[in-house]
Amino acid sequence: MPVSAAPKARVGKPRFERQLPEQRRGALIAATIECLKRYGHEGLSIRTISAQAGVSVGLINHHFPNKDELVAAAYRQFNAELVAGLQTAVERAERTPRARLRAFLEASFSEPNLDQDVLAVWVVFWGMYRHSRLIQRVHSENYHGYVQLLHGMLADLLKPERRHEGSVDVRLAAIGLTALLDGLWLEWCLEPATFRPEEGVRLCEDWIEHLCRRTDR
Amino acid sequence: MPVSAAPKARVGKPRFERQLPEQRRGALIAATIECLKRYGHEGLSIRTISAQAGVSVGLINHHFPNKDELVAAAYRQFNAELVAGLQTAVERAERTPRARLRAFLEASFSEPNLDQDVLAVWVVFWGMYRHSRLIQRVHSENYHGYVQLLHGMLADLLKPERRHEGSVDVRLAAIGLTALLDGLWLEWCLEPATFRPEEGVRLCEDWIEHLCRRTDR
DNA sequence: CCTCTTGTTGTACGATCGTTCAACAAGGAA
DNA sequence: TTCCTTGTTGAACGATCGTACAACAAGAGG
Repeated sequence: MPVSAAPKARVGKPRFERQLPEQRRGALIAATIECLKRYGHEGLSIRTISAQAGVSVGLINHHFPNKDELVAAAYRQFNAELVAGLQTAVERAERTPRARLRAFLEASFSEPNLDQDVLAVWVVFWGMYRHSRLIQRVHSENYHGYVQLLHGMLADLLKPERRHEGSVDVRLAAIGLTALLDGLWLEWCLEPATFRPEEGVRLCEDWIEHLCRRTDR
Repeated sequence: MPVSAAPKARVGKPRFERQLPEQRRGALIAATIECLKRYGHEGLSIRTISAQAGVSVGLINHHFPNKDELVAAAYRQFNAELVAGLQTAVERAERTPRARLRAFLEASFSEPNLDQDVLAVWVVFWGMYRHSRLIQRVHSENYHGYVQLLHGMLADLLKPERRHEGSVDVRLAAIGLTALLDGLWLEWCLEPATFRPEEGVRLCEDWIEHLCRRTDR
């Protein structure tokens, strides 16, 4: 004989808690990212996400007009977290260009970025790029910010009075370093046995050293 | 009044053509790749693929035990075509290590590899990597072959008598070059406006030149 | 010509997908 | 306390998914 849980009991736990739209949206975005990490592309279903968030299926469409908007919001959030992590690592370092760049590299080659699950999330977003205008727009915002961050640090490092004098093109250098970094990161995530994270950092630093030698000459 | 096309006409076009299992399998694999290029992850449905191949839905499961096996076969085929294209480019070049490496780079940064659709295909395969043993096995075969090809060319280029003497680690150099190459290729496919293919080739050649200088010293 | 093998078809099934919507209820306002 | 706003629920819909399977027929062998 049940003591509590009467059908219309006024007392006891409420069956759910109302939340401010902003908070709930954030929780749904976090749940989306978590599902992507755990299940990859197959985790991107309304039912999986709502279960992860501990919420009913219908709620998502109350806070987001459709699934694509939720995914785009998750993409934006995911990238923002990455950039924020890198930037705090840079700001914690000594304020010399080389130390800042080194901190950036080391942060790139350590948790939480260097993670197979994290790659799986990126890959899902990249896969949507071609067929979703929303994802394209978010990617564009994300990517330019990232390259400019790196570009700025490189420009500080290379001798300012020579950086436009032909022998080194900072734009191209930034593109190359981004590519080397991303490529190593991708390789490691796909096959962690091939090299150690420190070796990745060293490869990037060699590249940078190579750039400096060119400007000195 | 129809002249032909009687319900049970023995004459006229047959409603379908039987093919040898090997040929049909090849056609289905080709259709799978084509669908991936056109529609990305959403193109990976039995109905889309069978329509692309001009064949009924049921036929796929007559030639492949399930969808995963078809996709894995497509992955294997797709990679084999890539590697074959690169290798013929290398073999067409002069037989000096530097010319061969240059041909390899130029082939990497031109059609048909430098294509947004091609990236979309890779990305779909990568996305399956974590959750499909089959894809993991195929990837492992693919990747090691690719790195070894590059490793071999690098080892030929760097002075043989010094390549084990500390200052340059060929293994790490091959990993770095692979990463730079893949990263540039990835960047270009995601955002073709940021740099020109020739610039990508130049960045890779600078990296190689840098390696040679290190051995000479 | 008929027979037999088997590549091929297309319907059917159960599961799951994204989205809709009427009903419910939490919790502040009056 | 009662009212009202609105965050929340969960069933339901139509579409599409991968797979199974009985029936069909192409085409070689006799």
